Amino acid sequence: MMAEMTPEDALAQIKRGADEILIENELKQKLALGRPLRVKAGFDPTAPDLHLGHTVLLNKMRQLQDLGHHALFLIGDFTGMIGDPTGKNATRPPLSREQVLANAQSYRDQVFKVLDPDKTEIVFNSAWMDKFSAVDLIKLAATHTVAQMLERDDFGKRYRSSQPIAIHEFVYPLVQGYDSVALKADIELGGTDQKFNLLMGRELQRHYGQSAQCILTMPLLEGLDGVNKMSKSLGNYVGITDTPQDMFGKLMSVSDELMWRYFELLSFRSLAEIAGWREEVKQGRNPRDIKVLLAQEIVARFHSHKAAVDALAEFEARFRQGVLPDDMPEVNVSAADGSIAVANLLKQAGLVASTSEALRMIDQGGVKLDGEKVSDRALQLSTGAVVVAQVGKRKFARITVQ
RNA sequence: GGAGGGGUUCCCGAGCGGUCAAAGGGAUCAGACUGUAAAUCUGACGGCUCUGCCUUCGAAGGUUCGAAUCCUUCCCCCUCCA
Repeated sequence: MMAEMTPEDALAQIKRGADEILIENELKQKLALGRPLRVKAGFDPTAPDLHLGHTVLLNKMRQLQDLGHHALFLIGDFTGMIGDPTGKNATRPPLSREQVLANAQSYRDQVFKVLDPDKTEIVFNSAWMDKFSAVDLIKLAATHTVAQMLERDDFGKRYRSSQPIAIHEFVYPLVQGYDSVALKADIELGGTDQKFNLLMGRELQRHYGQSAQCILTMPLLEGLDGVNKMSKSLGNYVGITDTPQDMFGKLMSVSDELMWRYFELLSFRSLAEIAGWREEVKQGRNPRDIKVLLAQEIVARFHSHKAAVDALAEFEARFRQGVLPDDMPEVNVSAADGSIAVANLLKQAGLVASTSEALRMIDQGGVKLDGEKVSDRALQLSTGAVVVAQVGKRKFARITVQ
């Protein structure tokens, strides 16, 4: 489909969102070769639970596929045994063969929401590393010096501040680099934090008589807070398996400023189109309307077009008109002797974490029963009552008192 | 192996015998407003049978009318020297 595209045009597209391309001229030459380039990206063998941050890289891979190139999705099952030193905590229990395969399947399920399965080859670095002999490994290690390793920021810092660096940690970048040799990669993608390892691939390829891969680093996506990197542990993420409603809502909660960043890195819309909206907003158009487009695009990608339409409709009904959601959890709550206090009701229904919290919410005017704001902390409900309870704007339940 | 510093509520971080459920900031949540679960402002932010009671300041003991604050032992982390 992109057959007519010149290397210059392709390069321009590839540059979108990229943090750095090394070396641009070399990449242009490779693009001019007229054959599908081998695009490598490495992933942990641990159980994947992907969020939008991970998809930034996958999007770039997809884009390269659309430009006619071949994706090598490398699962680092051998390197996984070493433990990625980037994460500081060196030791990690080795995964069993079955686990690795199960995780690989899970990757497939998630990753093909973005990547084109027909142009993706999933490879494991154990395929060649298991055959590596001690001699091979020492030869590989001999290609670099300790001083060169210490150039890596992370190692350098630890060395200077007298933090431990286990010797095997030096092996990690070497093996990752060697993977590029084994795969004859033309391009390797990675996060900006991977630059050193990516460069290692270039050097090793040259060492082994291959032409050096180009490297393309993608920025780490900011999380919903707009400050920290998107990560599961910080809770500022949008998981690609989140429900359409959640996904939509979370994206709508992104600040107007951050929205543009998300457009650049997550949307497949053209830069020109996005720039146009930016201009419109500057002219006074409501940024909310543009944010909706982003949220819908993402929901449609990971769920369906219909889910995206529904999510918007529900969002508007709920937050603009205050309509109750269609599907809310049905909960039964048991009253000890004929009646139960609201606070306990809400706690049992799981709408609040504690009765103290429930009472606080009541004091703050955040609790409604059947649409009526509750102001009496001591309110009792008797057995048989059925109420729709709401705490804040987002928590609902239809509760039956038994 | 030796010397020193430290572990506080979700996180960071004050407090160093009573007025401490513990300053301040962040995160979070609620309310107002709105254009949205943006921004801004206000408030809340251990638990409970809630004008009171109970449990928390690495763990266990002890001193005291009273301890996060003092003592003892233990566990863990860090820095410097070797």
